[in-house]
Parts: sequence; C-alpha cells; structure tokens
Amino acid sequence: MTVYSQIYEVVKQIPPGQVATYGQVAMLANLAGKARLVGYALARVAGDDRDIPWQRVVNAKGEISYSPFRQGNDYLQRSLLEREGVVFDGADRVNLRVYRWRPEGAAGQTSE
DNA sequence: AAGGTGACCCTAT
DNA sequence: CATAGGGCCACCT
Repeated sequence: MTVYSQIYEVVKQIPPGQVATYGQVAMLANLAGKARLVGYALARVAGDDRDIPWQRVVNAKGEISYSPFRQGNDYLQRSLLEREGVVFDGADRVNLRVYRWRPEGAAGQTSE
C-alpha cells in the first residue's frame, strides 16, 4: 500500500460528469497541502490504469493541466470530460461552482 | 542509496 | 488578471 494508492482510491470515487481539483483530492486522501503529489501520482498511472478516472481531476482554476509530457493525453482528458457532459467555457475552464464534486454530505449549499 | 523528477496551490505585488 | 516566489513529497533507476 502506498500513499499514491490512497490518491487513486479518492479519484476512483469521483462520479461521472463531475470533477475534483488536485488540492481537493489531496485533502480527501489525507494529504492536505501536498496537491503536487496528486499530480505526480496521476502522472504515474495515466494511460496505464483505466480503473482510475484521472480525467476528472483538474487544477484549482478549473483548467486541465497541459504538459508536453502527457503526449496529448491532456487533450484527451478534455474530450473525455466533454463526453461526460462537462462543458468548458471560452477560457477552456470548467465552472467548478457547477461541476466540482461534493463528497457525501458536503453541505453549505445555501445560496448562489 | 541518493538524486532527479513531475498532471499543483496559495499569497502578495 | 498575470507574474513571481515558496512549500510539498513519494516513486523509479
């Protein structure tokens, strides 16, 4: 069992049509403040393990983290999300206010 | 066994 | 809003 496994477990829980930020996943995986590890962990699994919906993890801005190391997997990520119904705005970002995953009983949804 | 590496986030200017 | 700087580790060879 590794720390990364914890991250994967959290990512696996993200429901279709919704997204989570690296920081959010880190927090849920008990790694608050170590958002980078989430990215690093996913980099290790992308394209190798389909059991993990890595596509549903975006950065804090709601954007996909593009990187040359991903060899286009970043663009694929966008396609996969759009296929799930997630819509990107003119700035290539998703509205986290709408698509952000809310684990279990996440309350605090009074208005807005 | 040590070091390089790699998909981030937040605060202040 | 864009840029700059600081902090964060675990995994693989």
